[in-house]
Amino acid sequence: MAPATTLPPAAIEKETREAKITPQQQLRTSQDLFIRRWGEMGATWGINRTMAEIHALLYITAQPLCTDDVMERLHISRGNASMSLRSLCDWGIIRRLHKRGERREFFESLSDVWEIFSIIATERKRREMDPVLETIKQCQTMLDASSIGKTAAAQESVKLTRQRLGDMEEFMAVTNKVFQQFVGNAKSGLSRVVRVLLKAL
Amino acid sequence: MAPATTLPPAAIEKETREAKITPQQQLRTSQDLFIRRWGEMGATWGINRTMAEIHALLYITAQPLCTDDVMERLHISRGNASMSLRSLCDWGIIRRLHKRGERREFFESLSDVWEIFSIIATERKRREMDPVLETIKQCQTMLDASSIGKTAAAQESVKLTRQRLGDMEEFMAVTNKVFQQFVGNAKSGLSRVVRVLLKAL
DNA sequence: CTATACTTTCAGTAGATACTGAAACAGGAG
DNA sequence: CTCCTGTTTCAGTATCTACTGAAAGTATAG
Repeated sequence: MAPATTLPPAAIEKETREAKITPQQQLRTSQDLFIRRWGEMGATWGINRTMAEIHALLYITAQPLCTDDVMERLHISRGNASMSLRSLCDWGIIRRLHKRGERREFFESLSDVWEIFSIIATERKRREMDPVLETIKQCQTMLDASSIGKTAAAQESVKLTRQRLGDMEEFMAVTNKVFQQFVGNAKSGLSRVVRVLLKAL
Repeated sequence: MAPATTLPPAAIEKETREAKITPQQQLRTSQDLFIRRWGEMGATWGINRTMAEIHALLYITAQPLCTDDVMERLHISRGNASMSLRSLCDWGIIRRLHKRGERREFFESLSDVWEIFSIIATERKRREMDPVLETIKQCQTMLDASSIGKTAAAQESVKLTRQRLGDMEEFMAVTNKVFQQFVGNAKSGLSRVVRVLLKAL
């Protein structure tokens, strides 16, 4: 068990400098550091820590690993590894891989960061932004003069709420549009949007 | 207590159509629907549901409310309301407000959606992206030839990891830059970036 | 000063989420 | 068929997060 997974970054660096460690260990320490931070970030973004760590591991090693490799490296149970790997495959940011003459299944991360980001962002938009936009429209319908009555529609409180709903709708619509462009053509390398931006600004 | 807060959207709509309800109730139902969805979205984005709901309430009513208003409307305890309101003030997306001749404190949401978004995004970037970028640089340092040795640095596994670190760093650096432009001048209305994009695409 | 009106804090608890480990399952080899 | 290797499922449990409610704190009025 690598102490790296429990020590703060500063301590790891210190250890690396002072102790006599093999290059192999140093590579591993570097990878562990990345994995841990990535996991922490995932946790605050609604992706669970372990899943984020598994993905980080597959990404950073850039080599196909089997379930046991993952279990051992991250100190998690078989059940957890199995479920999380499946879930990552469902998202589409890692892939199953059969090796010739091997019965075990291996897993590898997509290599293109832009593609990974694009997949995650698209899925989140679909699951979280779209329903909100739909709800806003529903709210607006409920406050239409035809629904709530002419007199009521003229009330200050109703007008204020309608204004806010409208502002939010506009914001989300524009965001969606930008976003669509941002990820729509993000396969392999910088997207068109980013290129436009970097030139224009 | 409004049943609206526990029924699914479809049921609310149905109820609205069929029952005889006052415009005041209908306004409230519409607001509750928005508040609930907003809370759900917040939950999957690492902001807790209640905080998101409080903000949604202040935003959608577009009127200053006091602690008791919030407690009553969202059915939460005084303690919870107090802590969450403070936290929202700390974020800067709602403001304390003293009314003449009132001892109670009132709260109101910022009205500009772009500004709200900009504040949230900037804070999250600072707390979550920046540390990752720093970690990546630290990881790279550990794999420099000067640190790990010339022979080791030439190893395939080390080269692969360095490549991945580099790709990720580039991605995050570009994202940061775009982001900076996106929120840097987002005060009041569409930012320059969005205007550039909408024109260019 | 005390009384009143309101706010904040925090220990304890409820509820949600993630994880384990063992049992069931799948399928290829003999 | 059975044995073996590897995978998935899921009930039970550990862990973490959010929430309550009551007590302590703060400030203004009288």
